Amino acid sequence: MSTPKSPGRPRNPAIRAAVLDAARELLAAGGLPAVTIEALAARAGVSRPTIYRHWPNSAAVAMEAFVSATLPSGPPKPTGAPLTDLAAHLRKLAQAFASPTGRSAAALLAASQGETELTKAFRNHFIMTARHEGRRLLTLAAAQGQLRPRLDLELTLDLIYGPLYFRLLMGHAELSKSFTDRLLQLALAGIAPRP
Amino acid sequence: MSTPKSPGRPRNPAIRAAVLDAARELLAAGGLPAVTIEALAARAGVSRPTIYRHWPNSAAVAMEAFVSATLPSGPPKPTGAPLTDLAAHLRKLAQAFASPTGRSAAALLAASQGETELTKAFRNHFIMTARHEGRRLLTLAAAQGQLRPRLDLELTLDLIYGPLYFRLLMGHAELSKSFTDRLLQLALAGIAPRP
Amino acid sequence: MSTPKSPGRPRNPAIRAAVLDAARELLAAGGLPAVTIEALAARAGVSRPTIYRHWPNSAAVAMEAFVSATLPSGPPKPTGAPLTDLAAHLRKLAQAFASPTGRSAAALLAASQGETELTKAFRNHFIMTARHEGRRLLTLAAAQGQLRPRLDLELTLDLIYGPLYFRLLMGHAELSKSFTDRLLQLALAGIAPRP
Amino acid sequence: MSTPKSPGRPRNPAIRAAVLDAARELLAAGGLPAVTIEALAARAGVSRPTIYRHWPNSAAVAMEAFVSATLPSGPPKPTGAPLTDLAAHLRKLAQAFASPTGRSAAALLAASQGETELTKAFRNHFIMTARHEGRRLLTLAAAQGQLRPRLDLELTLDLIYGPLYFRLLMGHAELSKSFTDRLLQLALAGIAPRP
DNA sequence: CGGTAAACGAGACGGTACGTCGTGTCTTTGA
DNA sequence: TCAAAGACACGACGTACCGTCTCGTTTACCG
Repeated sequence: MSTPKSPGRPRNPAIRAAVLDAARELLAAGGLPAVTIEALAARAGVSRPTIYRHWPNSAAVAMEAFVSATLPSGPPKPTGAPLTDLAAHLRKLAQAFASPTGRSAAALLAASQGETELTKAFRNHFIMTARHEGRRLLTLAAAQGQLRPRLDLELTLDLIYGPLYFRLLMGHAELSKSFTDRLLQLALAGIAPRP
Repeated sequence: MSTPKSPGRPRNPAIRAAVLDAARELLAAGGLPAVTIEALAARAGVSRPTIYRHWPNSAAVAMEAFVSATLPSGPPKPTGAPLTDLAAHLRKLAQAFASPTGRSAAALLAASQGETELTKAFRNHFIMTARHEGRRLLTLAAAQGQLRPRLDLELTLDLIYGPLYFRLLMGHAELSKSFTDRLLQLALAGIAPRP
Repeated sequence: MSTPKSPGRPRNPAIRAAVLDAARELLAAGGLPAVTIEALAARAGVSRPTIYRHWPNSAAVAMEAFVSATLPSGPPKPTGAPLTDLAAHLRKLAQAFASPTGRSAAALLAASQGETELTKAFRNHFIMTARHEGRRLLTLAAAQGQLRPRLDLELTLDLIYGPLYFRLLMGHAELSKSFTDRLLQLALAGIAPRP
Repeated sequence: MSTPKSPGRPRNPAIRAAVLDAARELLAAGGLPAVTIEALAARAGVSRPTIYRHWPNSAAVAMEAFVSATLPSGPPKPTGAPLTDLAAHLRKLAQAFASPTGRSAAALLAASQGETELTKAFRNHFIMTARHEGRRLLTLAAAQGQLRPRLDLELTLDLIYGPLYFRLLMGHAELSKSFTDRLLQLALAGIAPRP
């Protein structure tokens, strides 16, 4: 009823998987510019036109491959203290994005000029997944009175996540292990002197 | 002393200018992917080999063009209050990024995979120029007792610039006019409740 | 049996023809140096990569074009007298070489340095085709007792064709109409005095 | 009187020599296509414009280099029998042109399209030097009654030299040591049966 | 003996062509 | 109908030489 059972030979579901596997390997090896339709086809043992039948272009393949590759592990065990959990979350995030695959995420984001459906989907999956966890923990902390009242939550999230992504992408400064901890602490206390 | 005047026919300085002009136009029109050597040569009225004599690839041209396109105006008149000046500086930076050319800066940043000479040069020119002004103003503010003592200056700079670049690169939220003001205010006060 | 019908889209036979036509025109107009891949592509209305799919380089195209340009007409009607037929064959060959296209054959022959596949192919097609006819006629003449017995056939062929190609390549003397006749006559009689 | 002693710095004669040496090396190594102005300049330690000051193009350099490289040794000692001397002369010639440098002579000849001054000079020097020796010996033989009377000398020369150059350039058959001897013998006797 | 004229090295420059790579579309054959 | 294989037009790549040019420097001769 919903899918009226299209006639003819059905699509081989193994193809999607093979192409996405190839994309992940290529991403890890050579970053986004290495993910060409040509290379995907060769590595997946699939013809180029077949790939075009499944995705509109190579960026779409890369995005889908990336989405299904990052952050597969669940959140760490909550300790009950939201800000402690947030610190752990940030540490884990920094670690994940320090990987070569993580580096190419930036390229993917920036390379997708304009506001296509895919860009949005990717952003949702990729940034918002982490951001959602952060938002949950901040809301929890606010409820326990550990945050200033009437805080702009989105701005706060940017204040915390921004510097992290910034250092990762720019590489202008070391990303020491204590970085996220010190960052969170500074964000909490503020840079103005105590009155 | 100085440059010992290299032998041979001197380079025609008009060529650099013409190519960079062409690059700026192409950047504005079609973003980074439009900046091809072919298009540059055609638009600047210069042969392709000549462009390769001046830059190693199209990304290098785009970077240089972008660098010389942003922040062309000098710093605004100082008001004497460093934090006020900082707020103005951030507003201006955000405005530069909101331009169509600014959008392609994201692509440029992310496209430069790895630690090439160009990445570093671009980072120095493009990020560090702004960052240097920020550092100057923060140091001034600290001297006037408007900042918490013994602040980690680099971390503080990331706390302020990070969210700005983050929104630029991700595009998950507007770069509204009030954004930098609210950001600076939040960073100053911190997100923890006042004791 | 035969060709097992290769998979994939079949080659467009019109392309070969168009490129070879273009090559012949270019050969006639500007000689071998005019036969560039670029010019071929432009004149044949075909993309450059496509030409490379069919031939390894411009010399190969020129050779094939030349091969199919010379000796297009079949052998003249045999008169029954092999040596008379041979004289006619040589006259025709000399005439073909005297054409502007014929001039570039020299360049083609000499330009192919070393023993590449192409050199051999060209030699087979271009020289051996004529030589084969000569061999046929000489064998016939020998059978009729018009040649000295136990003649080294290959040496004899060189004795006849050599001077012809020599004048073509060197250009030190005219390829006059009577040249081949006088040449054949001299070869037959020998230069030593009759005993 | 003739040369009114031009003013300015005189040309450095060492340059001509250095460039011609370089040309000979390049000819031997890679044939005519290796003789580029660029390579000549690099190898001779001379600037490109300087080469253009001395020769109009690379072919001119190659020709001059080739001319001064071949057949430097004098003729072998005459035995008194002209036809024996001719056989020795042909053997030596075949040997000289079997060298890599000899191979490129063909390319040079064919590459020089049209009838420039240089082509003629080259032909004179290169072919006619050998041909002149052949003509001398044939004339001598004729005077001694060893040749048929009223022979077309130029045609006879082609009959002898043609097959030799032909095999050298085409390589369609072995160039055995006995080749020139058998060739001369066949030319003398003719291919027609003795009456 | 100092001025002038050419030779020379170095390298920039506009051209032209090279051979390659990747794209996205298409046309076959076979499953 | 899907999939494979491969042909094709297109566009850009980065490189190699070409022949010309503009410099600054060097080396002769000639007034």
